[in-house]
Amino acid sequence: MLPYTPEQGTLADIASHRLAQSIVTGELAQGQKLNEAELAERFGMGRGPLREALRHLEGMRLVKRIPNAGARVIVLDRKTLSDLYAVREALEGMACRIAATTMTEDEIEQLRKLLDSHEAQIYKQGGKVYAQKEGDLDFHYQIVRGSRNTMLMDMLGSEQYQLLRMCRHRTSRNAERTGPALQQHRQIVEALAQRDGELAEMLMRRHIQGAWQSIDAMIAREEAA
Amino acid sequence: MLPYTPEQGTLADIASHRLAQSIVTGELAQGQKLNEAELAERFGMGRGPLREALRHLEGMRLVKRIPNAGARVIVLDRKTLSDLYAVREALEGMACRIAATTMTEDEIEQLRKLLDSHEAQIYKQGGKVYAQKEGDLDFHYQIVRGSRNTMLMDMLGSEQYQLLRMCRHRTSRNAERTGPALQQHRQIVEALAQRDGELAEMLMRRHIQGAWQSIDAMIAREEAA
DNA sequence: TGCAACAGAATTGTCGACAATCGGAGTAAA
DNA sequence: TTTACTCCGATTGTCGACAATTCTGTTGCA
Repeated sequence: MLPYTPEQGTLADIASHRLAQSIVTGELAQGQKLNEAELAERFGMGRGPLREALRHLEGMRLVKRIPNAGARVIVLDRKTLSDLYAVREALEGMACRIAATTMTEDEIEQLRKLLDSHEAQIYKQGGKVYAQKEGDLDFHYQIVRGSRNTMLMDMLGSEQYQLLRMCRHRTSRNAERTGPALQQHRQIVEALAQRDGELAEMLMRRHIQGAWQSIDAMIAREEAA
Repeated sequence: MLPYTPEQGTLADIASHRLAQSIVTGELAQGQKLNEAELAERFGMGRGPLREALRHLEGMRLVKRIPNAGARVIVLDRKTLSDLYAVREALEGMACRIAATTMTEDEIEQLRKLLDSHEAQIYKQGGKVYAQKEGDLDFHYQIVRGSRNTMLMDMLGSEQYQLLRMCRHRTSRNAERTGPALQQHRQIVEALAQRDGELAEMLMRRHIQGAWQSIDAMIAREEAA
């Protein structure tokens, strides 16, 4: 599905992948201290590879390292998420604009089919939306890939994708937005089909703004309680 | 000036900084193989910290690592640069839009002064534009900082900034664009002063598009020869 | 009681040595 | 001459131990 397979490479890569997974799913709590020796033993490796993994995760912004004081899982507070969504709006908007001229007809047709399957899924199992949520990431990533911009693909695929999943995992209960989201996806695909990059960018940016407002409201509700 | 001070932290940080410097200035040629043992000895440290530094640089996209085959300096070909400028256009455009509402009057006034000093420098020493080029980065970074978006600041400040400098170093001879660039900077500042985020974003995006066209044309000329 | 200095423990940073893997020179067979 | 194989040197990957730093709990003093 998405770029990260179980990783068969070096131990550092394996550790990096497993840690990312643990952080995204919340198995490692936000702000939690990451003890090198303990993690190394849990993963059955020395501290060397683990330290390299931590450096990598630092680059992915999943952990924050302070010299001589260790690494901690980042804290996804309101401000950080707000910043993240602004960046996503800019990058995915650009990806959409480019994709409108670089995607093939086939790829656009595949997007339509992807949305069809999402729709079927929503009608079938009203409540269980997690699959759609992961599918939503698929939709977005397909467009990014369509832009043929390697840097965008790296940024949105490998780095921010993890932060996004982390956020999703935390807010996976509120499913109310799946309806409008699907409709917005449809509009975006049509703009792509018409090769209207400017419109496609605008629609994508609004779509992401909407997602942020929905999440922001939810955080506000949580903070009130 | 910009976030990178000579680094007094761990050896890995020092190595990372020195390597980044060497890569950006071209002292280490593009595509060159980076030998761990050799570099470690040159920097007077063990291979451990150096490996961590390489992981970090990999995250910065300054080197490309292949498991069991070492790390090489990235190659800034036309496609990579094109991708980079698209990303910059999106991110700096967004930064500009946000900054229009978040920058203080003082900060905007300081931008004006910065441009005044650039102008003076251009008139004084017609040819030597390098200082202005670094100053140009200052201008852009001041706006990004004005957006108060930490993620944008990190991305544009620490990561892409290096790639940009690398590109600048390669194309530092063509000075023709400093005139129009200054004027565009002025327009952007006025849009910021009027708190017109939409206009500011558009102007910044055009400004970066213009820079890319200029550089692209230059590369084409080089490739012809 | 509050604060500051001070061990001691725990954790991070660093190094050197060993194991695993890759690239290339050389050789032999088709 | 070309192709494939083999072995060897070089390079990367990994580990365990040691040094340096930070954190913590305690003690002593005001």
